[in-house]
Amino acid sequence: MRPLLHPAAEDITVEALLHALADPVRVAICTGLSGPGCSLNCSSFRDIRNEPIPKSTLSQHFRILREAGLIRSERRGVEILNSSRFAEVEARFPGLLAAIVNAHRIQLAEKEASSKKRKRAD
Amino acid sequence: MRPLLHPAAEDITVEALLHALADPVRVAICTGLSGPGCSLNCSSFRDIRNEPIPKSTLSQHFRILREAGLIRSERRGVEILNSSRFAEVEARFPGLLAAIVNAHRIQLAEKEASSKKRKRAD
DNA sequence: TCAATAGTTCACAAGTGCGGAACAATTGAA
DNA sequence: TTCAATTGTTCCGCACTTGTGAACTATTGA
Repeated sequence: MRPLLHPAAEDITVEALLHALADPVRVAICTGLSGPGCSLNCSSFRDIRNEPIPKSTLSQHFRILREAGLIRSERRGVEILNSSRFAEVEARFPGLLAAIVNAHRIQLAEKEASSKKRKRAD
Repeated sequence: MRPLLHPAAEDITVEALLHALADPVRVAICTGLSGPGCSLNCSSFRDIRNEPIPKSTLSQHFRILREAGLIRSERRGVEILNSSRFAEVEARFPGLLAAIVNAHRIQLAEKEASSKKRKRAD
């Protein structure tokens, strides 16, 4: 089993960040890790969607976030604790994460509003 | 030949935007179209990289930008004029485009600075 | 009608992503 | 020590995407 790879802060690229954050599951993981000092294991996010996410898929999502430089993953006994590297990313690319997370938040709010409206119409 | 598809402003998704902007060529196209009232045909961007981009590839890039809602493409005689829809995107997702374009700008500046440093070392 | 020009579409090879099955690492209990 | 339980990773097959040359379409002007 190869060791967990983390890019240095200066090797983080915009392409990798955007690719990582173009997926709603991964954005949800990031917002879940955005609390101060927040550290969660992978399987905490198994039910972040309506359907449970297979653990191999979840593992890939975490790898992509990790190698993009968005999270740091450390073994703690039998599990792996994940924490955000948002401060480092913010230092390099100011405003980027906030804008993306905010955009996803807006989209989610609109989706919920429209589904509520649909319900009223029924 | 199917007509050029443009999503309505309210159907623009963050996923499609980030996916579109995760590619350096497409970001370069967007910055090239960012001038006020700017309207350019596709082949203007053939040499935006060091190597010329094949026109079929360029066509795909424009399709992805178009269907993400980032640009509007209209036939004008034999060519297709592309203009930005940044204002619409900005209205829906404030600060998103600016942050992304700015991040790419920062990364480019760093890359140029480090190549200059490498040159000095030779 | 024909040639020139600008893009699109098609087809194929190479790459990427999802998800089930098997594997690996760690812990705690017998 | 050994074994089972738990947590993730890796492997692999399949579907989907991407880049590119070749063929095609649309438009204009001669």
